[in-house]
Amino acid sequence: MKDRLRSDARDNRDRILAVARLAFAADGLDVPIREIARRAEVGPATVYRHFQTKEALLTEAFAEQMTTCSAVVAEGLAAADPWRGFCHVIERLMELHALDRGFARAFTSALPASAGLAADRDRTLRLLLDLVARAKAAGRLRRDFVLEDVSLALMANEGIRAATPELRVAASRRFAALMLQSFQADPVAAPLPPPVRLPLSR
Amino acid sequence: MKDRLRSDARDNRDRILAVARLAFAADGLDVPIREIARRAEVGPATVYRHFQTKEALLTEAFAEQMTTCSAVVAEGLAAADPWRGFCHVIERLMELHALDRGFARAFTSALPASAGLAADRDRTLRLLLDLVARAKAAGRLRRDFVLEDVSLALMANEGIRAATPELRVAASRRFAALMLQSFQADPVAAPLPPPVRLPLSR
DNA sequence: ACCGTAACGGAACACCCCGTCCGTTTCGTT
DNA sequence: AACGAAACGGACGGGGTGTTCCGTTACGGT
Repeated sequence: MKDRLRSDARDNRDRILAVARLAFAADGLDVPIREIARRAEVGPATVYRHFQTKEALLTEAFAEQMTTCSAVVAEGLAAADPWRGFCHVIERLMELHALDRGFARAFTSALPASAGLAADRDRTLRLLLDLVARAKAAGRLRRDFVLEDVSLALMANEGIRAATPELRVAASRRFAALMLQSFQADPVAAPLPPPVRLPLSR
Repeated sequence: MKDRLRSDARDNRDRILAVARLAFAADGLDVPIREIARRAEVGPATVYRHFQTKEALLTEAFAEQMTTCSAVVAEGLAAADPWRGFCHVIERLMELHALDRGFARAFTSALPASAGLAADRDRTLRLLLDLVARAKAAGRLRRDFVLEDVSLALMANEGIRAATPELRVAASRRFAALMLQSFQADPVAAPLPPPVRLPLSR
């Protein structure tokens, strides 16, 4: 069985995915399929031919980000100092989520989202368990910390809205620093990234 | 000019407001006007007769919650210990917002929301400035804390979703405790409310 | 160059939303 | 009891979304 698509079909598929990634990142999950089709210069039916449902499109569009997430966790695990590794993971994950609203939403939602994404996410989070245990053992991470606190922090991070992506990332950066402060076992006050003027928009 | 409504009109108006409060609290701001009309056993036109726009309905529906917010801040200001007062404000505000998704959204949004609500919110937050200053002076609140951090925390709190309101409140409680940890000037690790199993729904 | 078929895209379906018009009902005053 | 005005609500037009149908286009192997 040759699973090669016709050249134009593959082109379209790639273009749709690229456009979808951009659109979902910038505008969130509820960008209409129609709009994506428009930007990809394709009819709506073509999108549905390549992705039977909107959810399938989401899953594929976010696959890349999903692997980035596990890469981030891998980096954290590889760090010599487990606490620094943990901080790295939190900071990078939050930045990633701040840069891609759609992915952030997909990552923290389980209900209608794809089973595939949820499974990947759970696998990634479970990898974190090791790092968490080591950071606790090193006496840097509070003992009553649980993995769900990561989900909590990521969901909370998702609540941060701002006029521009740049502002959102800046606010998210400060927020991550705050969360890390609160996760410390024997807290030491550390300087924070600069505050962000929040026009509270969108 | 007598501004008394006909008895049935006043009844309907009250019923619509009551239903709207419940609906917005449970399901967020984008409950269709029609749905509210349905639950109030009223035609859509009747809702529009009493509230020219959806935003007007929102403003009136949330007036109560808005005053509760200032009351909470007033309580905080009245506390003997400014840090404890500050904690009280944060905890109560977050609980309130967790109990009423719609209000939480309205409170942290400025753009399309009513000018009235935004003004009330800003007034309330500005009241907090005094408490913040005193808590800093008492050496309990970190010096680099800014008022925007309250908005940041409230927005983040809004990101917390859960299967049931009870779970949401529980998660929010833990989140508030975490944020307060990070706001301390000379942090002392304090026990946290219990973690919440997050099925990550809705 | 030819032609079968894979792939396309506009139109259409079913559903939901908003806000308004207008014929009908109900209040409350005489 | 009776009647004018206030208030009601079903139905309508305009718009948007996810998804599918089907007549048309264009690839690519011969």
